[in-house]
Amino acid sequence: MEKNLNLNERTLHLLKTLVEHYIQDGQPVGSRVLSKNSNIKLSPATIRNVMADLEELGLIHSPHTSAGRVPTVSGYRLFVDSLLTVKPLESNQVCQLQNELIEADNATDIVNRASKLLSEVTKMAGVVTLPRREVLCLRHIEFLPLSNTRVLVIFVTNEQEVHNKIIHTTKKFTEAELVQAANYLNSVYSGRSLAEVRESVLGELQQQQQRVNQGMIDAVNMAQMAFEQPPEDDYVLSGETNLMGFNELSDMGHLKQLFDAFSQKQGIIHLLDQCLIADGVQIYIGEESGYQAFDQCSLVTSSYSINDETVGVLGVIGPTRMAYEKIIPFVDVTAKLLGSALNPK
Amino acid sequence: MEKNLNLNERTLHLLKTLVEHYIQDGQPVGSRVLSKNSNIKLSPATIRNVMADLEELGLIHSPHTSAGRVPTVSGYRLFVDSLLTVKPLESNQVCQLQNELIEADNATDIVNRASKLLSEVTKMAGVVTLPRREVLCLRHIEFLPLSNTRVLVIFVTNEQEVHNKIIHTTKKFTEAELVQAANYLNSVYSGRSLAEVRESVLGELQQQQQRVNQGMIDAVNMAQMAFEQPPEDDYVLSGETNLMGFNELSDMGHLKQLFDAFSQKQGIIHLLDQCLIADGVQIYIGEESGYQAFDQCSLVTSSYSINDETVGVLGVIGPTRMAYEKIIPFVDVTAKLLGSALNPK
DNA sequence: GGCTGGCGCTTTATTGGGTAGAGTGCTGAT
DNA sequence: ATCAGCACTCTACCCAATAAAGCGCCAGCC
Repeated sequence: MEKNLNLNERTLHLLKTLVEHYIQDGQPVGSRVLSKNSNIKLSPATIRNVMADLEELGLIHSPHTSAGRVPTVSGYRLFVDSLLTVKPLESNQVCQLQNELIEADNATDIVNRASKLLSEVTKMAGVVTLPRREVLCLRHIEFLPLSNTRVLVIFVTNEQEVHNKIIHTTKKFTEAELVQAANYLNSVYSGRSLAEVRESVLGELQQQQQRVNQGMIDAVNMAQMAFEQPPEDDYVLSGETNLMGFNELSDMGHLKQLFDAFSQKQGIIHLLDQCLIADGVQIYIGEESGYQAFDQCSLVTSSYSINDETVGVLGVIGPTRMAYEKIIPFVDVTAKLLGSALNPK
Repeated sequence: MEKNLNLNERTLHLLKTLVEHYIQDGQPVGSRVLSKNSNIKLSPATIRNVMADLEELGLIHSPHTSAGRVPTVSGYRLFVDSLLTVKPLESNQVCQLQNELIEADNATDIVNRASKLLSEVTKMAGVVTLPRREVLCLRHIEFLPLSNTRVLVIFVTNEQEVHNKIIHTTKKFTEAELVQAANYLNSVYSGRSLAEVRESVLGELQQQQQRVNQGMIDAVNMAQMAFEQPPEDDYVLSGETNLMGFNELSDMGHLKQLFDAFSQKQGIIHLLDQCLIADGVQIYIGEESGYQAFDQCSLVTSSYSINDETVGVLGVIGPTRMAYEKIIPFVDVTAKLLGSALNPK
């Protein structure tokens, strides 16, 4: 942003066309090509001077003496921040996307489709984190006895998300006792948040002179065990294999690192979490992500929201040399469409 | 098997050491090396004659005139079928595996661990299909109303496997009606197979002069919708990225095909399904699998059983040049351990 | 008849030199 | 400031030469 002011119009224009050219055909861009293609009438020699300046500023870089120039990370950054001319999607394309998403009825199905869309449209990798509500509301809970002291807990949150977990109780419960416990919880806690159950201390109730029997205490205890750890974060990745087609990612070592990161998950989750806070489209270019595995990649992300509550992040992963001007609006729109598709009818 | 008889002891011994050598260091094996390393005292010249015979039979093959020999698929096949000296696992290793599997309590968790074990021990890719019972017994069913005519069905099969599905009903049910429907189903069908519910025709009951009211009909209809399609097959894959380390799989095109196959899933499922019928360890070497993506790979699999009912397949995927003598017993043991770990206590 | 040593042949991998092409940096003129 | 021109540098490609590996074949030996 500050550097921007130090550079005159012409220099920026040249940087822009250079980056555009490089993105198009992946070859280092020389002064001759630039002289012919930038609208400005300048001889290659003059352009070489300008390029030398740009190199000094660390915006472009020469692989070797007799090669053209290639944008550096800072070059790309300046490009996407201030020079980019975004190409908005056509409206019929938007409709197409929307239809694709709306056809699914199940939340995970919608997310899967979104991820697949991201990868198929961009020919790169698509990623979507599962929507995660701040407050999970209990809709319904159920206990089923297994062998000995093991109990299968099934609970539904936010209208239609089904979770299940096996807990180990201290004593053996009969089926009837478990039904009663579930009834109690459903009557008292249905519609309230899991956090409330987790934090509810039965002692309080007693202080309030309410009748509390052992059954209720057991019920709440079991629920607390079931709700103990919030469902872990996860994401859906599609089209990873598309990344194997790019020759900037053809180094097997790097590629292995990248795919390892994909299956480890936590690293990616952490990276995506950073995008949760920010509004709108976020971009990580190359090393900017801070993860070595992504050194050769860029990540274009956007958070998505259900009813103005930001619940997840989605994005596209590809080589640094990608068509930002198309990817950015596409990610933006997809995030919005996903949000509304997930909105319970 | 038949060819086996045409070849004398010595020739087979040479083939065996050749394959062993090639598996060890991946270089074409020449007559000199073989002369020094096979226990038989023979000059390189003689060995060259034998090798020529083996080549004529299509068991080995020379990449070019002045290179050593490499086993062909048939060569590998003969090797694993009749020549292999299997190295059984040490008992403490078995215990270690067992402990690792037993620590999990949840079925999917066990399967995940098994897959991870397969990949970590072998440094290749591990795969396990989810256990699939022939007969799914209904343990418990529950309906929750969603908006309009949408109903969330939750049902538990085989003691502790939770499924859920959203169905669309023809009319709108109240919560009470749904509870009643569930009660009816739980009382009548609990412990019986899903197939029985699917096939049950209420008309029959009527013929038997039993009292059938609309509620029961609705209940059975809804259950039928929920059980309509059996849960789709799936598998858990681990350590795919290990495959990127082998230089026989270093061709990006091939690798992409392979990973594409991994994410398409159906191809792999189909291949693994073939192993379900067979007992014991099954091996597909290179093209034998019939899937182009696996041309450069071998697949060592075994089905696994719960209480003598074969419910799934597990295996290891790696380059054709793999240490079969270790992998085969390992897959065998893991399959047995997985079966017993999944056996409900 | 089976085994072996030896010889010539073929093929690959590696090396070094030579050349063409691309693109730069610099300089001096306008 | 801009530009034309020139010398320089670096890569990519091709070619030839060499060394090494390993085979096939043959003639002789037990």
